[in-house]
Amino acid sequence: MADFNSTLERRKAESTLQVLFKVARLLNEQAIGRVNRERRSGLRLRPSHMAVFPHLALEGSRITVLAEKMQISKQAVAQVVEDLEQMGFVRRVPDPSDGRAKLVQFTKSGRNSMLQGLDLLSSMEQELADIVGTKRISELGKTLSIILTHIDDSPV
Amino acid sequence: MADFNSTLERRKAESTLQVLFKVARLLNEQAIGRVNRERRSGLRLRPSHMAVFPHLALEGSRITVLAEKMQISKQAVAQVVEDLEQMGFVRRVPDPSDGRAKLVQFTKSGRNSMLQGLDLLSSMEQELADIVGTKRISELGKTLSIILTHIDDSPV
DNA sequence: CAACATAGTCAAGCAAGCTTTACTATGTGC
DNA sequence: GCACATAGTAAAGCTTGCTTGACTATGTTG
Repeated sequence: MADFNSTLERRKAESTLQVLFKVARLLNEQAIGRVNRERRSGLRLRPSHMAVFPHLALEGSRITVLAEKMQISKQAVAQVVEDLEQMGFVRRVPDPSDGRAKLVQFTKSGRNSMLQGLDLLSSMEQELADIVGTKRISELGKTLSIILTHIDDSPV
Repeated sequence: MADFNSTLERRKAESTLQVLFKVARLLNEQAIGRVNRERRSGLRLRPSHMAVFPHLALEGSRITVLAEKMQISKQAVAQVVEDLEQMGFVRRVPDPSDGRAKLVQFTKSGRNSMLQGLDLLSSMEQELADIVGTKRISELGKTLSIILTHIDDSPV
């Protein structure tokens, strides 16, 4: 029994992946917490809202296109876009090239908030660099980027 | 506008944290997917189930204690423990030191599954090492561990 | 122009992972 | 022994983040 326990504890401590999961979760919670502390309007900005941003093209994107990119139904996208519109991040304008379609695009303040969000990530990153050193953070980023390019399509 | 876009794209690519979040999410999904492919019984093993394991003491733990450690209500813990019992991972035995209490403890097969799960993480880690090199993985682990010790209590 | 396809919306429903309220049974302090 | 605290259970309800089905309006094609 003690054997089992020591094996278990040792191996858990060893697992890079477990640490990776935990660190990512903690940092993610902190980032979301900070963002919502700064905005005190009606709706909170949730992970599902943030998931839209990376897919929003500059000129605006159709709901349908966002849905394809995000691999979820267009109805699900419509719901979060509705929230984002209420929060003032985006607006929906008619697509000139198709009377059925609308383009979801950043508002000016949405762009600014987006940049502020990136600023937040930058400053969190800087704080981490203060802890572990710039070199380690830059190596961390490199390693993760390499991993990402390999697992993005193919199974690990 | 092009200014905004290039700034945005450049900075997103730069953000170590964004890459960290994405890599962790993808790897986590793959791990859960693999685990559930291996077990074809009634209940699927979900993240909420896995969250219990790190807190399960060898001799067994009370629901109340698990709830404190996991920072959720004891009723929530009772629900996932109920599932884990049905899946055969744990059993509930009376606590000899308190007639009200029960101890949640691993079954033999639960311990084995746990070790298999750790094996899975090990092999995923090995596959990553094959991609980016053993050195990079070990440095990744070190960096993340340092970060973890600093953010576990204090805000980043 | 008829038939079909597509963009978006509306509404209902569902699984996951919780919380809250209420209760029973056992233990503890005065 | 009585009042109170604590371990666990039961049931309902909530939020998040989806899906599914049904519908309208517009576009496309033979």
